[in-house]
Amino acid sequence: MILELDFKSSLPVYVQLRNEIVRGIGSGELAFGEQLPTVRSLAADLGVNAMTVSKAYQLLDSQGYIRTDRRRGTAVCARGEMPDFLENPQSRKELVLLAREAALGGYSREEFLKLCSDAYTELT
Amino acid sequence: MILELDFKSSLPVYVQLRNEIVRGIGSGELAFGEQLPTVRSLAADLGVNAMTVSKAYQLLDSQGYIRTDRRRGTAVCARGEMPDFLENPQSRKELVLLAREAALGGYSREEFLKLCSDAYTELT
Amino acid sequence: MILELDFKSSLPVYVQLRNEIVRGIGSGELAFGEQLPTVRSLAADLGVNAMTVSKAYQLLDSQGYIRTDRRRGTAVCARGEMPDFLENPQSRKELVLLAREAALGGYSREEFLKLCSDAYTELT
Amino acid sequence: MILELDFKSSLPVYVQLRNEIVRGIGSGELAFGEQLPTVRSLAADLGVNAMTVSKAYQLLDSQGYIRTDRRRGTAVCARGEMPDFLENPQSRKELVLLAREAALGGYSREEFLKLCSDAYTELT
DNA sequence: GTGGTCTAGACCACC
DNA sequence: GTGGTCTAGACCACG
Repeated sequence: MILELDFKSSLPVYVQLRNEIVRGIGSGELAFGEQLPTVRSLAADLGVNAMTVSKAYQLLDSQGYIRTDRRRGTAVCARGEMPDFLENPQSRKELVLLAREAALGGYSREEFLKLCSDAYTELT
Repeated sequence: MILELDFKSSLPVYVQLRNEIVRGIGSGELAFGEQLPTVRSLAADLGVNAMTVSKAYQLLDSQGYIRTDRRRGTAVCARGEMPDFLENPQSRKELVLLAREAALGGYSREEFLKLCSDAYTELT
Repeated sequence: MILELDFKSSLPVYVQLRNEIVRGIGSGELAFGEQLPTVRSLAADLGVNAMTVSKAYQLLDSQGYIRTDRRRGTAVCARGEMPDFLENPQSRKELVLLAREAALGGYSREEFLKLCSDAYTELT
Repeated sequence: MILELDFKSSLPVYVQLRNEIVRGIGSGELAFGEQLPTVRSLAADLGVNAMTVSKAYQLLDSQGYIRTDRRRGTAVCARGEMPDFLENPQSRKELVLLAREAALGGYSREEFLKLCSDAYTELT
């Protein structure tokens, strides 16, 4: 799968990498249970520091998206093991903030829900 | 209005402050056109440095949420002058990512849209 | 003549006022030798502090565009008494900087001179 | 390259620094894609605070002249990525004002265009 | 080692 | 009195 990183973004690279991998899992580009490349090989492919990839993996691991095994390396968790979206209040706060910005921008509830529905479907 | 800041968060304080103020405008706690406290008084209230508040104000100004008038100080913009939520692709990407996380967490489209609708109404 | 001021601009109001008056003289809306309104009346018209108008008048006076007489009030100088554009190095530096920005923006010398020529003619 | 700063000027130091760097890029003293010194080293060289240099860099970044890459630090953008000079109406207004001042100073259109041409070539 | 953030305190331009 | 600017110094996130 293709991972897009923007090195001039204010968002840390390891967070972008984490996001890209979650997107990949959600879109099916990364299958449940699929083996992920090693830290070093992915770092070499992306042209980033190995520590950056390592931090992204650790973040995904701590959130329950992937699992690291000493012997078998790193792999995407099974479908039933994915973390609950509302487990961390962070996500909810982000959603509320986005809804606020949309409402202030003149979007009605229906228009906003249309955007949300599109986002749910989107296979980008 | 009550502004909640988390000094242990990795999110910069001035960004949190910006978010809180946008939320306040959206929820009606801050009225359109309402005068905002001066940089120094708000800084004193929150127990942060004046420059931190100043950065938040400048950010909000650059995004079109508030306006600082040489004569009258800083005030919330009028309802019709609020920025368009989708003008920066950042928001859309965040929404897509949240939708992905929800889907992976087992939420159906309907359940996710329910959450979005609640967020729009602000049932936090 | 109509003086346009932008109170949310970063440019100080008294500088904007000075610029507007110079523009007025250049465009003929203010005739050479014409009497200017008093500080107080202009301040009232524009809705600004009298001190702001006073500073603008002082600036114009120091630069040689207008002349203040105790008895006759303030008036535009005669045509032959206007200050030399290159007398202060500030103007030249600004022009060079604008030329640089234009060149970097991809404008050829001819295109830039076209803009300069238009600016010279412009009766806005 | 030599950066000239006037600490007695009313123009903020970080704006002067921004202007000097744009001039440097325009004159070729700073090559397209060239690496810029770090915030701290430049601050030390100039005898100013690091935050002042940081603000200048951020300003240049927001205007599209330079780009700060998480991995490689700060560098001048490529030739084709320079911002369009006329995208902000500010520049045009400045040019019109300069033209007015020149006209009032007795410069004919031809004389003014000669000055503009010299400025384009940088015969400072 | 790099830039980003924050503080405390000071000065100044502007209104 | 207001915001904008600047300083010196500290800490932290990032790579």
